[in-house]
Amino acid sequence: MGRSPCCEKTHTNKGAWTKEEDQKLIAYINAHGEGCWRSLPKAAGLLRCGKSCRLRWINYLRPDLKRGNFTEEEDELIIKLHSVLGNRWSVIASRLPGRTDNEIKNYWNTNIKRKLISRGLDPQTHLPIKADSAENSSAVSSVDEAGARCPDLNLGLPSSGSTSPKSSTSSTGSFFAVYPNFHKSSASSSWTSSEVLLPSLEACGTPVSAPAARARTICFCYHLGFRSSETCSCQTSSSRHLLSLIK
DNA sequence: AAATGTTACAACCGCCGACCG
DNA sequence: TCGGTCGGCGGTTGTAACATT
Repeated sequence: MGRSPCCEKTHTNKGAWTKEEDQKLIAYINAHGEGCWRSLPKAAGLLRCGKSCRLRWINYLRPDLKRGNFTEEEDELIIKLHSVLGNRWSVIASRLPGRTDNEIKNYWNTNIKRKLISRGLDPQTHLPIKADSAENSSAVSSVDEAGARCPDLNLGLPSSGSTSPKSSTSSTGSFFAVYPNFHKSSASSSWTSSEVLLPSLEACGTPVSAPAARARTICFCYHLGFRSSETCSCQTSSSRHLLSLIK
């Protein structure tokens, strides 16, 4: 008994959307708003599955989408965000108004990857590309070691040994491969972009009592500009959160 | 001009977490 | 607490458009 399909596979169209289908979808959403995607196709008179409608609307038909080429500023922002967040395209997209996760993902795979490689950087780790693989394995072990030494830093992210088939490169791995010595200076109260890119983890070398650590845990998303109403769902210094940091 | 290779991107697939009864 | 449903996510695929031979 497998999972039930998201929609009835028979009697649904697949492939490219026609103008007529687009118009039906736009008209329906303009009239009724984004409601239940599962029931929307039938209500809108579309022979599509709900997921397909949602994707079409979010990635292509939404009125607030910015079409056209990415600017140099957007490029650099994507690179910076990716170096911190890994392949969390939806989070990255939330920082680029008018851009969708799918668009950014495609742009990354077709353009930015190549750009980084031409700069001599590994697109996954953002580290200089080295010929010998020993460098990579040491980067990975430092990630694991950092995670082991600072369990609070793994918060909610799949570990490098995650069983999830989804994340062949874990976000945690990407993050710590870039920032093996991550910490936040207690002297300053906010993050600058250079701090975001140049942290160090030495603080984790010294044991901190759990209550004290929690008391001094800050929300990394918050400092990146995410808020609870957006991508940051932490209410307090919850250990479930994406990347809380020891100050 | 035709064949072949490459690129760009829309769309699909399967999985996961949140939510609800 | 549990199981089902749904929305959302990231990885992957399909294919049209363009470039090269």
